[in-house]
Amino acid sequence: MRSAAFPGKNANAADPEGAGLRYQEAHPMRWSQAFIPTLREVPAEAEVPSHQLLLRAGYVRQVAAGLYAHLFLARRSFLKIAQIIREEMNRIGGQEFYLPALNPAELWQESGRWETVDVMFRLKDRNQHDLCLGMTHEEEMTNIARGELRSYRQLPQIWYQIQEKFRDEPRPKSGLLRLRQFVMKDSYSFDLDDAGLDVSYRKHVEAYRRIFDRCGLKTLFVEAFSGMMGGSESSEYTAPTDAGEDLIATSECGYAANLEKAEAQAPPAEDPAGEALPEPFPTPGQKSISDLVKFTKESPARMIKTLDYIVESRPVVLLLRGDHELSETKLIMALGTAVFRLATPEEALRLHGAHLGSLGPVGLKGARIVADRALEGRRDLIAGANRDDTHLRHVTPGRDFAAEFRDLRVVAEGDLCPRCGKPLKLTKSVELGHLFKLGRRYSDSMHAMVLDAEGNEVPLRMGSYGIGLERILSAAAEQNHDADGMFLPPSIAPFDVVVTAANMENADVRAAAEKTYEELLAASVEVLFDDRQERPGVKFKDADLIGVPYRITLGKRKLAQGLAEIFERSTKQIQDVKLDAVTATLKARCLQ
RNA sequence: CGGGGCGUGGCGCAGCCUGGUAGCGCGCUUGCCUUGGGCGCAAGAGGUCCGCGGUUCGAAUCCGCGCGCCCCGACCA
Repeated sequence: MRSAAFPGKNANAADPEGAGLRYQEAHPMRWSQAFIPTLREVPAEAEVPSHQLLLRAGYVRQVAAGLYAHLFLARRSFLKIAQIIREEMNRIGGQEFYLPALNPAELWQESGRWETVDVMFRLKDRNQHDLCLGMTHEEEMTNIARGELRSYRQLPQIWYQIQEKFRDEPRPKSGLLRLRQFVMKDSYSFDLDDAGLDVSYRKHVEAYRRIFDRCGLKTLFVEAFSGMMGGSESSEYTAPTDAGEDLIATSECGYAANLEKAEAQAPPAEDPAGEALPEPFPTPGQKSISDLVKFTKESPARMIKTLDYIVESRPVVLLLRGDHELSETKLIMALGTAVFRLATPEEALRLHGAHLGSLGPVGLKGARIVADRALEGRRDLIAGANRDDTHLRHVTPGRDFAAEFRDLRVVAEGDLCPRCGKPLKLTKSVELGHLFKLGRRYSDSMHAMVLDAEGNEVPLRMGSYGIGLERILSAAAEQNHDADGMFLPPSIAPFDVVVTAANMENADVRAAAEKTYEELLAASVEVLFDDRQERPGVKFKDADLIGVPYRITLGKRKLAQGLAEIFERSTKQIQDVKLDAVTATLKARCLQ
């Protein structure tokens, strides 16, 4: 694959799983001339390790919130990441495109997303024409498909691009983890039917597995929420790291789901026996669940939390167990709409006849009541009485009020796995790639049809699949660093090796370093030669920082014995090698 | 959008409360010295103190209005 894309000296390297891009010709690079602006101190704005390291190692510089310049080292890594992705997309039959980032509003108006998506950058041209900067390209790809795809004979198709995406994020953050402009590999599959879509989807699942493995990342494959993309099924690859914003629920049996999607049973709560009827009791000033817990000495699992929402301008009352939290993502699924908001205190007062803190479902009129499943079958609970400073005890759902039971709550650590019943663990994680079965979502709204074998006009079945390149680099830095810096996986590191001359003033050391450098270059090893007039300590610190997997050190003492040192950054193991065996040894390791 | 923090040389910070010549460490330049883990000595260069307006004889410092960046929350293909 490498040889096809980059014919050259490496063409016959026996490396079908290759490390991605290799430069066709030797790329001489002396550190004294390279722009690698390393920083000794951590810039104050950087919080998460990957952000600190990418700044300190001279990979990137910030331009504005969520906008970063990729400097020399970052660019090299991104080219390698892109090439790995390219090879794996091509392997599953993908065809690389390149669409404009700037797009007309019309297509988005047609799909209906012009109104519903709020993180899109919009602008007008000199003729007051509405345009947007692409945050994804379903509309544009569908537009090409509907114009050109006519027959089932042309299917399936997988089209992809590696291209800039723009999002007017409410809060860019964490360095390269949440950006306003970023590079995405986005692909789109077009099939005749759902079975075909399944195949395209599974191909992507497999391609993504290979991509992230080759990039040296530890990932989880999880069930996900499809959100505003629409569609029926979605999953994602995420990289566990503390810098991640997503929480992933995992269990021993292999179940793994994004918290937005995760389902679970709450550990059972014990309710008293008996058929006591609701009975008001005074709770002066007790407004929150935690107030009530202290006041009644009952467990929060025995309370009903009442939340008022306005859903498409109608009131809906949501009920949750006292110790549970509402998932607005699940609420979207339960209600079938994302048009809702929390009711104002005034609206709640009007509906319940009581102020916030004493709201409850019993005797309530004029609102739909949706309760979380964890309340189903419970009895003798505590709820607001719809009278100020008063609650009810002995409230039993079903008997004392009617409700629809839906999954509404955020799963918590220790909840029971829906598959195996064992407790779930929660892990922070970075979303790297997302896969969506879109089905007819765009082909219906944009009328993308083909003829099937019987001559019937049928809508294309689509999938869309994204990978964030910056997140791959960031996650790699998050997962592979120590106090001294990064040790990036060799496949995505900007260089294979740094050659460090401990002392450039020493003629023998200098000559040996120059010779080693030339040899490695000739052998197509990607080598950065640290020829700077610096003290050895400075060079070692810098080499440790920038994430290059190996360092070859030439120093006068070992050189006198004809030896060089190979230092492996990730393990800090040092191996002494005869000077004339350096290239062969390294080549066996780096280009394996 | 709500809450909090911060803006002073390339980086990290002090100075602000109590107004009066803008400072420290690192980095940078030059020379000497040193050469296996950010060495030492000496001499230098480098700042619209985020911006605008106000108060004042005088503003980095006090007041007002903006802007930017970071963090928490909300939100998020």
